[in-house]
Amino acid sequence: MTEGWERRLREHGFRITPQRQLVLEAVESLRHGTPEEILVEVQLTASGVNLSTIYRTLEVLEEVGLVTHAHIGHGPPTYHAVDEDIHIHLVCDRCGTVQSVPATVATEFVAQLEGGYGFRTDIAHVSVHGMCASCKDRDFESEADDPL
Amino acid sequence: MTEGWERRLREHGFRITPQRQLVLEAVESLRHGTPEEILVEVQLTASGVNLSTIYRTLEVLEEVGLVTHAHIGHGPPTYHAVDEDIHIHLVCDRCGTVQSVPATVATEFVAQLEGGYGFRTDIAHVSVHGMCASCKDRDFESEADDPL
DNA sequence: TGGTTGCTGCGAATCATTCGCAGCAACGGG
DNA sequence: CCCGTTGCTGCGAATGATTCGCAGCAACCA
Ligand SMILES: [Mn+2]
Ligand SMILES: [Mn+2]
Ligand SMILES: [Zn+2]
Ligand SMILES: [Zn+2]
Repeated sequence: MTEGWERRLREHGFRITPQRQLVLEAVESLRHGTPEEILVEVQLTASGVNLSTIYRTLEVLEEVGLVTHAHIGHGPPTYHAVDEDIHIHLVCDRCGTVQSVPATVATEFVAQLEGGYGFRTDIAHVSVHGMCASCKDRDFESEADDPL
Repeated sequence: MTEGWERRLREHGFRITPQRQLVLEAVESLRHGTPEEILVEVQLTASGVNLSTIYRTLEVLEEVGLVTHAHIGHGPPTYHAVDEDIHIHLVCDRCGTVQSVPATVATEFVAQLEGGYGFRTDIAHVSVHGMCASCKDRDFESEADDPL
């Protein structure tokens, strides 16, 4: 459990509740979790918790800096604890696989956007889309096979 | 109107319809358009066209390579004609402004992902999120002002 | 310990997108 | 040019994710 989570909430004027503790624990134990997945995890301990509470709680936890979210593919966002290693998701639009790579691969890119446009990039917020290595290979094969 | 759009559709086994022509024209004249916005534009000419047709048509036009889409912020995707200059959207998560920058700023980053992971990045598919220059400045000010 | 007021559960509303289906129309063959 | 096949379309309903409104409960402070 993240050290000082109660203080963090209180400092921002929020109350400490069992629901908030459970949601934070769930985000930390699942390492990537959508609101629905977090609900299921929370309900293992407290079956009465409602999905709308999950949404509201994640919003609060994000506001006080205890969790962040990232967008992988189209579906719902996935939540992470802030203490995790920051990583970028590479999403293959062909086969749907998701690969995590260290955020440091983008250091130069981030610096360029900061230098050129004064833009402070949150590189992990959205995924990078494209085609993975194996789909690329499969593409070459079929091109070679195709007459014309 | 994109040259050869009819051939493009026929080559993939699709029929030529007024709706498809109108949607393509709408995407080209609006330069960024959500399905709803495209509907409105199309209905200026043909008021009977239905939203579900817009969705189905965009899917087809994308499949044959006449349009692409990008995700800006959370809402619905925005469609572009393929002949447009490729640009990246920088979205400020603080104030919501969207700035377009040439995709070439990412050349090195894209090369790094290709070299290191064999991943072929479609850099314009999703936006880069973060904080714009003016929001950054405003942040510094308030920090300076704040007693504590 | 009690009052204030923030939080929660619940059900309904909203928003974007997708589906099912019956009728229409594009287009290739005759 | 005309017909039959079958892809496309409009329409209304279904779906999935997220948000709202509200009444009752509970965290917290005095
Ligand atoms: Mn987001
Ligand atoms: Mn997309
Ligand atoms: Zn792939
Ligand atoms: Zn901004």
